[in-house]
Amino acid sequence: MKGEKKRGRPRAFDAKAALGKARDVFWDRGFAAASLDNLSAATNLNRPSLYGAFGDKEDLYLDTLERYRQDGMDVLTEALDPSLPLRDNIARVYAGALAIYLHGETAARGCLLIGTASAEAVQHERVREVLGRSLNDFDDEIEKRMRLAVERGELPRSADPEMLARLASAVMHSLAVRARAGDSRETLEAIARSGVELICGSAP
Amino acid sequence: MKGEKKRGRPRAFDAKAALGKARDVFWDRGFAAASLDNLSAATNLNRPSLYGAFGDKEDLYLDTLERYRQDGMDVLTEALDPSLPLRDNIARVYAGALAIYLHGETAARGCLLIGTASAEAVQHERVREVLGRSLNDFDDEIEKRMRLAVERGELPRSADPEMLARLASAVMHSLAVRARAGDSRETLEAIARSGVELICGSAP
DNA sequence: AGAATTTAATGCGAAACGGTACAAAATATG
DNA sequence: CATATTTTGTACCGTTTCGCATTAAATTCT
Repeated sequence: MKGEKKRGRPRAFDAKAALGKARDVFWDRGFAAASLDNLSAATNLNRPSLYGAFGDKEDLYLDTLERYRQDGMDVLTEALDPSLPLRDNIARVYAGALAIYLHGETAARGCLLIGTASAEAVQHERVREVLGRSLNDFDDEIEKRMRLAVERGELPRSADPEMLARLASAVMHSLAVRARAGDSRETLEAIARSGVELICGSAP
Repeated sequence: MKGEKKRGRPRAFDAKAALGKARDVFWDRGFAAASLDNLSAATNLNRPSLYGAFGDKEDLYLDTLERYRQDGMDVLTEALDPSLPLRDNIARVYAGALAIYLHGETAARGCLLIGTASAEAVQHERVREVLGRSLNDFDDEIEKRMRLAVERGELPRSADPEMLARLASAVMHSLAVRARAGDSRETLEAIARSGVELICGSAP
């Protein structure tokens, strides 16, 4: 599949690594304020190479969002390992989120989607679509775990898995915003703990 | 105080109304993607007039954020009218928020602060400061009402007013993000209802 | 009435922007 | 070795950007 040698001059860069660098630029500056010069400098790619490999700025941004979404889903499903108690699952979700959100040079970057895609979502329909789909996929994944919790008796039969999942997500959304607003790690961890308590209050 | 006639040529525009129009531009496009031409067209002010009245684009944006924050606090304190039950208070907070968030021409605009200031917060320290202060002020106002609820017996003595307030805010943050992501009013109202239930679960 | 002061309108200018044309370089194929 | 194909690097194009310089207009003060 991959062994077929391509005809022309081979690429002198790793597309995956370049996308990672581009993602960091978008993460810090947002889509609109990220210039092609910024992206070119961060990736060590000339603008034409960037364009040739990933299309225009919007294409590159959407690719970046999609990758980020997928990576986030991977972290989420790992955190929700059903062999662990529900409480631990939700705590791990928040811990995983904070590990991502609290990683900035000047200030914490929060969530790429919530922090930067939200700004573009009103005018750019494609961005709004990715953002909406990402939030829904997260909700759905947590909801599956909540349903399992009800089946297992970790949560009472009266619990509403869909709504509990959305509220569990809500705490994460808030962590994303607050991280970007400059809240301390301690504050965020306290909110995460309280969130676990509130959502899983009736769980053992 | 205001009757003193100023010396030169009088202004031909209402600064308050102009700020409102500028706010709408920022709300739809975010700070970086809002050009002075956009702002000039929306306010019916020439760029030099805009500049003379409000300073540069960042000054205008920060003014806009500050006004929005103040307006939001007014809505909040009104919603938290202590003569009403806690449940009604929180429900009114969310209803007030949704009335603001779900008012867009192309798509819902969500919260100006969460939707647009978050994007700039990493690089612009002043924006981050306003955003952080706004979130904190909201938390504090709700916390006051929570403390009162504990004193009155609406909440059990074991309740933690600070954390309950932050979680009540968290639901609102999530509503802001989801509105901008395109979620329907029905979905958002359902989340708000569940949020009230979860936060005020032990209240009468 | 005339000077002083403030705002309005036109338009400029330097810089940054996104995107691309074009030629040189590097590889596979015949 | 020659040709086809793809990537790289430089340089550039037209547009948009923000901010301001300058002049005309409107009002108050003397």
